[in-house]
Amino acid sequence: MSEADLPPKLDDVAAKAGVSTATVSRFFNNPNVVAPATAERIRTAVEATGYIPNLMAGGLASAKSRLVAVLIPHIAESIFGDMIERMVEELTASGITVMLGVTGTQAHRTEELIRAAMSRRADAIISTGPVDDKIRALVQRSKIIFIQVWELPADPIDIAVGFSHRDAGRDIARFLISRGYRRPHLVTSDAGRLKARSDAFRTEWSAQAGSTPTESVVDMPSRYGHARRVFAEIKRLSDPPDVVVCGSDHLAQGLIIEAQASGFRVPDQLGIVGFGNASIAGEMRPTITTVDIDGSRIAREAIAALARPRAERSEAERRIDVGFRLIARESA
Amino acid sequence: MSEADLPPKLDDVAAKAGVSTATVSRFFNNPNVVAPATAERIRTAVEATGYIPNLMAGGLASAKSRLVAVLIPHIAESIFGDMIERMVEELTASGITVMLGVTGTQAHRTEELIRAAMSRRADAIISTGPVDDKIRALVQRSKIIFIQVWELPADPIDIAVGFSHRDAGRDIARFLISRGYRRPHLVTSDAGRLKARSDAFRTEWSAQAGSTPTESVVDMPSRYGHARRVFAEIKRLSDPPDVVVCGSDHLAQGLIIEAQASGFRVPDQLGIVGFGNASIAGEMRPTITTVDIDGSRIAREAIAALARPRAERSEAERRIDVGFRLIARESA
DNA sequence: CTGAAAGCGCTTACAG
DNA sequence: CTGAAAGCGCTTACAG
Repeated sequence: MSEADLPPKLDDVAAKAGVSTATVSRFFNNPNVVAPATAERIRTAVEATGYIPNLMAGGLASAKSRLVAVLIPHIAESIFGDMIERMVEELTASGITVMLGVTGTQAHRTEELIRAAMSRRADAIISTGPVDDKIRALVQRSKIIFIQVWELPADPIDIAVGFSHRDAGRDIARFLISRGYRRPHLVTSDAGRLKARSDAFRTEWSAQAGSTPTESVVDMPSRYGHARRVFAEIKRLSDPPDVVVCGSDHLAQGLIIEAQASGFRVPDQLGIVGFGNASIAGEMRPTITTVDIDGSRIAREAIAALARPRAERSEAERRIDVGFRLIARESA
Repeated sequence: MSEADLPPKLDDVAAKAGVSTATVSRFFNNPNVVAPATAERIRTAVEATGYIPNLMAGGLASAKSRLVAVLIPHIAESIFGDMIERMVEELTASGITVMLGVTGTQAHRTEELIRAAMSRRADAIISTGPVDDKIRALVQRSKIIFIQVWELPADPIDIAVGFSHRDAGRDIARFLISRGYRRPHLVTSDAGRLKARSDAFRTEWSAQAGSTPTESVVDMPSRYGHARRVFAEIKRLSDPPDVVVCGSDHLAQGLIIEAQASGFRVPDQLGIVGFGNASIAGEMRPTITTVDIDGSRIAREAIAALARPRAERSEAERRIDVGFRLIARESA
């Protein structure tokens, strides 16, 4: 320690093991080509020196960063919580470092984060946010792999791993009709995926039931905090709904709590549907009827996509549909 | 694009602007030393080439990574959710890249993540997890800044930004006594911060009220999922409690829901106390009495600590107490 | 305020 | 299976 305060480098390990730096480098990056006896000497030298590779240097030399950026709108109360957790675990287990970016709802922050990822020469960006033309151009000019998750646009920038929000909205409508509901209230949004689901729900509902759902508009589907306002709006309706379709399980939970606090019985007097199958959905009283998205599968598919060079990618590999599954529980 | 598929580098910008690479480098890292006219030419060249700096090269040359690792046990339903969100936002706004590590409850994963952060030559590690001697040795051997947040150990490895869990536990006990509660039930843990709070609560309670709280033990304080089991345990008690002290607001919420589902009125028949002042605490029905920890402040203090070189750090700057604040709401 | 040049700590053809 | 050497794309004293 006292002889050299500087952290040990590859040279130090090589010297101690009596080999060249090239061999030590191979020991770390391509171990099966180094002779067992040599490997053993290197291992000992690494141990003795406390060597920790410098991945900035390694990445620069090899033009591979082993870094993946994950971009999400929020951390707390996020509908993506479970998926992100899986993703980070799977990436980390594969020896990949995760760069986390919180985009909020502003597009310019997304762009800044994408630039930051590019500055680090990230191998890929996994993003849950919407993309505009500026982002599309920025990404396509580079060689970074851009993976859009949780949605399935007609023309992904690069790769998309998700499901059809239109189909999900339609299926929720069919399910509620089959359960005998008559007057749905939709908690929807001005744009994005929630809007896509709501639009499809409305279309299907009109076609099947011949009526139009009432609506509340929120900016963020997942925020529990919208529950009070939305419930107040519902109570003011002249023709009150018999079921509320929410954009997330957290909001569904909030509405159940509000409804119960006002003396309503769920689902007897008011049905409530969530989205995402967060862990709370199965634990709430009543348990929440929702749509399950396989976050683990999305994470695994996204990681698998990283391994495929852009050139070798088939059209089917650019749009990976993981589907969804309606889970009928107690709340509707 | 067709002439050179490779991404532009500093040389390309320098050539186009008619200056040396050194000057372009200064333009990015120390802009006030370059002449306005020169800066303008460089700006134009950067624009024209679409240059994005390579931070692996920059970091290697400058021995500064501008990378900070943030280590947390979980993402979903985390008691640290709000603090982490603040932290990531503040770090990103300072131009620092955040490397996210999910440690779970296993010590070996924490160690692996610390090694990964060191491999990237992270400037600092901000961690919420417990540290053992192995981790302490690993960190102290390096020059990385290690910031323990959300706790205030007597001898921090490097820097701690947090509060006294003992004081918090004691104050909760005093508060409940002042409210007239007689039979508290403690949801505690085998180790860590929750145990520290529980121990202090028990000590204070015994001293003031002369009795001993009943207890349930959980592994993760924050999991909503523990609520059913804990509530079942409470119902089996021969001498049922009049208040339950939880390790998190999520668990408190879960218990309120369970209690209400069993027909108990909260707080009339059973008081419930949370911890952390998550956003749900103020939105739940009834609103949750809890302890507020200023996550933004922890984030800011941690970031400020990054700026202070180790040598210049006073003893007071090594243990930064952000305190806590008991918030009396409806649930107890 | 600016440039020439050395150096950061690795990886990887190439040759043996 | 291993080594010598060039190169990855930047930064930073040093000199002017």
